[in-house]
Amino acid sequence: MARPFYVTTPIYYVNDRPHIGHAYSTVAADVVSRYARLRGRPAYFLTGLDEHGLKIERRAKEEGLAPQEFVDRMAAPFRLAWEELGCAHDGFIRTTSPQHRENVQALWKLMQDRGDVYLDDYEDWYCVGCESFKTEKELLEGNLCPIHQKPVERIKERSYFFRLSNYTQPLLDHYEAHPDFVQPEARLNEVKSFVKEGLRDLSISRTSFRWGVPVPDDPEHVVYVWLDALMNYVSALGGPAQEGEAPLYDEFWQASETIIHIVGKDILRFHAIYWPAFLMSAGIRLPTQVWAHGWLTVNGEKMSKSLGNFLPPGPLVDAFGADVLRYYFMREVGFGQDGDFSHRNLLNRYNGELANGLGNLMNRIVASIVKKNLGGRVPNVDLDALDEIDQQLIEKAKSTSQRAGQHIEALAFHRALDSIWELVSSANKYVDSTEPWKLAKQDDTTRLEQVCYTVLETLRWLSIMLFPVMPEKCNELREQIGMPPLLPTEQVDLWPNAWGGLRPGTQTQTATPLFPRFDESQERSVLERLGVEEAPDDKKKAPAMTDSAPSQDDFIEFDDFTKVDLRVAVIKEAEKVEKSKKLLRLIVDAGEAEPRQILAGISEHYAPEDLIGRRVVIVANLKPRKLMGLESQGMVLAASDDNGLSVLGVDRDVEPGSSAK
RNA sequence: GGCGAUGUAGCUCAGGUGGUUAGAGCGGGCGUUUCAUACGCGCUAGGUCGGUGGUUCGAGUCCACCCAUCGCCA
Repeated sequence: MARPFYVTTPIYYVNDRPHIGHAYSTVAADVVSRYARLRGRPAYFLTGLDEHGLKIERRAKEEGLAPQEFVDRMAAPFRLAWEELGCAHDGFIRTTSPQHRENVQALWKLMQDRGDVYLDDYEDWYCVGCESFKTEKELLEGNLCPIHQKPVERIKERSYFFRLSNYTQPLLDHYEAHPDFVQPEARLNEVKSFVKEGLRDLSISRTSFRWGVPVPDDPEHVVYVWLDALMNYVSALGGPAQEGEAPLYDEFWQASETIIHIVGKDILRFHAIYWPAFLMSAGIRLPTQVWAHGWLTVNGEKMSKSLGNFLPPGPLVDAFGADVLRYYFMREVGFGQDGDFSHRNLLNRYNGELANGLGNLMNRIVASIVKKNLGGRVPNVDLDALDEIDQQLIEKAKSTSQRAGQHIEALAFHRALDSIWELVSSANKYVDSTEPWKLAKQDDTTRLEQVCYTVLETLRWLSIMLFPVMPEKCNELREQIGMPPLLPTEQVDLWPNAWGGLRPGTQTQTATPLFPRFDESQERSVLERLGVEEAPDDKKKAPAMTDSAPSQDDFIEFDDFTKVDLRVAVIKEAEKVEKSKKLLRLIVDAGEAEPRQILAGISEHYAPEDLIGRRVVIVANLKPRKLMGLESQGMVLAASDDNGLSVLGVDRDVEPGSSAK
């Protein structure tokens, strides 16, 4: 009973550089595949790159490179990113590989043999960014693509079509028979309602560019990028082009028990509708599940090039370590929901859960109690003679193991970690109530050994349950409790279920703490290094830089406006805040008994001495807030555009403290 | 506009088939321990469960309408 397990990430478009959105998908796939391996299942984890398309062809030209040269260059950062993140993929598919191209053509022929491919004329608006046609009513005013906000092009071409319309009912039947085919459930509803509207035949070839897979027997045409891209999941294993000589294809596709495509919600349609339709037509089995996860914002803002908050994973790995970042990804947001990547939350979870929770649990028992009182050896205890409180912790471990496993199988990583941390917490409580340090003083060695053993064994269980998420840290933990690194083996289920796997007598190791705490100054310096300024207030939304004309929905009531106490103030002192790029510390006279201290993020645009004596407009009733350790009692208004930032003032010397309305 | 979802403590969220004082984590407050990474543990949030009206002996949990937010609509 081998139960092969196959998981894929999307193939990322090489036009981008890797960012945390990519990293999030890839880590999730790595975690489930590591889990499957721990359970003794043969597993295959595929990621890769989408390297074809008009956009690539054009970018390469702009860079003065041949397309292949361009994609080769762009591929390297992805490989590096996954290595840095500990994502142990088995396959890395590139759509420019011969094996892939052969399989795309094989798929084409299979669909053609089925009679699902025909030639016809096609004319419509085309967005290069999307690589897809747009209907008239989708477009924004001025014929702009609704996604890219760029002009679309009118393209008329002869094109091959796929009889997608024939698959409306078969797809609906499939969703009905496999209600788990699309996850989360809400997404399945979207897919179903889309299909129920009736499917139109799909244009599956282009003649407008060359950079792609040629259509068999008609090289004027290039295969539609999505047909090309989707086939990666099969071609990477050998696919029908190598039928009979592709053991991976036999095992992980044709005979696989589980095939999960992890995708972003934006590409769900292609995976949940087109892809299964193509496969049905070609007579190839379907994947078992398409899992659409949500999007990550960055510190509350949508990640985009124009906002300059495009977050690559590399610097985060350098700052926190791969396992910590992986943990954060899996812990912070429910898989399937949108979430936020916030440096602040990462630090809070790190200190609160990893350092204080798990790290400290290990440290207090291994580096202190066991080391000082048991000579650093795993004690040998009679497991049948334990106290009730020990049994309770053991029961907790067992229920945790079961629940965490179920949650990971459902890709509910956050719930798995949530229940695992309940066990961490129970173990800390257990140490508190058994008070092993007192047992040591009382020379109650038998009881002391029982308590230590129970905690050490709990740590051993944790080292397995957390392994899929934090493989490196778990092996470090195992080393400290005298266990060898975890080596998943096919047909051997390593998931913890039997108590007592420690090796009595083994020497424990006390290295550095697993997760050393960040104190306040370390937090500041990490954030500084990563270029993160803590927000001056709780409002996450920064004003948009452009196109910020208020729309109908953005009106506020007059009363809302009057809540803001705007006043004129004179700047008396100004100096740079040490260690901050952006902040200036201002002392202003706002017509009050005491001058105010205000921190303003304008250092990159104003020299301190130029500001002294200027009248500015401040928000006087903003809740005071600490920035870089200094309290800011208000906010200076400034306007910004592409050329920088300009502080708002008044055009005569109005009395300080005058209110602005 | 059509279809679907969501709206629960300061924040992030749990709350099958309706039933005693509505929960967790984080943050805040108070206390306590000293084995530990100034860490752990205990206590503490008086929240009109978006609003209104209904069904019911009884609704966060069912129904209707309304409001807000979000997703999908080739």
